[in-house]
Amino acid sequence: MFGQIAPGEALTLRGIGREFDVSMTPAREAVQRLVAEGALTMSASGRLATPALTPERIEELAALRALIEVELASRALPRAHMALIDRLQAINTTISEVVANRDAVGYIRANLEFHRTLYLRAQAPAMLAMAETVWLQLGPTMRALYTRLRRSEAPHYHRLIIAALKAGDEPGLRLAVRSDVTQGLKMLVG
Amino acid sequence: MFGQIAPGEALTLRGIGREFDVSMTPAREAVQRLVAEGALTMSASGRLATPALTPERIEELAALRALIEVELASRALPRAHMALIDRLQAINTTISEVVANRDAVGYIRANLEFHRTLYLRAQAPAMLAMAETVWLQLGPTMRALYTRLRRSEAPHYHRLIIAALKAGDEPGLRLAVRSDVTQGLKMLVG
DNA sequence: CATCGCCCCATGTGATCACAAAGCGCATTG
DNA sequence: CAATGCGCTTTGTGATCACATGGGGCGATG
Repeated sequence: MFGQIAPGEALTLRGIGREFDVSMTPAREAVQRLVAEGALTMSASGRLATPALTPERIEELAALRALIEVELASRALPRAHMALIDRLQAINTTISEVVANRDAVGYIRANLEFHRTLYLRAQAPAMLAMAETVWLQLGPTMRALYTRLRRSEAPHYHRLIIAALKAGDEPGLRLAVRSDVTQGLKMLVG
Repeated sequence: MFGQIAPGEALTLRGIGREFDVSMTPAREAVQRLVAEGALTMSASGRLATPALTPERIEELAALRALIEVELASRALPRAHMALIDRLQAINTTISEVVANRDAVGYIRANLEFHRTLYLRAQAPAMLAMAETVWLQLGPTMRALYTRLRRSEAPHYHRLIIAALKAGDEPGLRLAVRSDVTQGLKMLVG
């Protein structure tokens, strides 16, 4: 999910087993889960690899993120109070620091934490799980994305999200979330 | 997905293995997949059961269906041609027959085939996979639903969907799909 | 008769083994 | 020197086994 594995990278059950010091059986089960969620691909012969997404699929996943996350944000809005907003601002500060350090994995992790923190307030576990499944599928690709945008951009849309939360502005929140989610992925498709 | 298993029904790995004449290993892997997709629950001790959904979760899943399937229908609309509409009408005929026979599983299966047939035209495999994941989670619950509505109702909203497809009426299509998806599940929540 | 507690059985987990297939490298040949 | 074919090695699959744990049924007790 955090882009620690490059797109197209191959994995082996025995290798995973060695890495985590277990036998093939638990490695197989974990891998089966990830394949079911689309986070890993399995060739007809059973070879395992991280998926290299086509532009069409990236567009689809971005559209799914927009659909689901806008809804989650909208449901979180009435429940958002000051403690939540403070927490989101703290995460934003972390993001800025991480960006300064050129830490791609840290960036992705902190960015997703921002979103997850907001969406947890929606009290919609099934929707959140769906969103996280999409994040998982995009993980390896995100890495490629955030190494491409080299400028140390502060989380602009995150500030818009916080402002909309403070103002109780639902249309503004929906727009800000949609923009934040779509923004980065657009440049990978184009 | 088709409601052949009642909500809350328990399953065992050895039982599944016997049923399909394989050992525990493939049964475990299949079950792991289904647990990952939310189609089965696993207690802390590892006991397997079909989930008994709370009203809140049903509402969530219905909202997800509405979000995703409206988008899929909308994407399918420009690609819909007469052969597709004919096929949808044929499925509708099947549904009417199945309803007359009080065949709940057949009803669910045919109903989902109607939706899948339409959504396949959207050329959006990731979205379709998401929708099917939701169907899977709702499967056992759907059965409870369609045994509850006892009247031999013809697929009303399906006809609206077909009409909107013929007319190229996108807002009408979105509304018809949302209504069809929400209609039944509403009565389970209330 | 109801309730509580205990024990046995059934259940999931992880390891290991045998096997088939696929991929890769190397040697051979044109 | 390049292309091709063969064989070894590595990979995933499925079965089986030993084990720990938890649940349900049965009996004892109030």
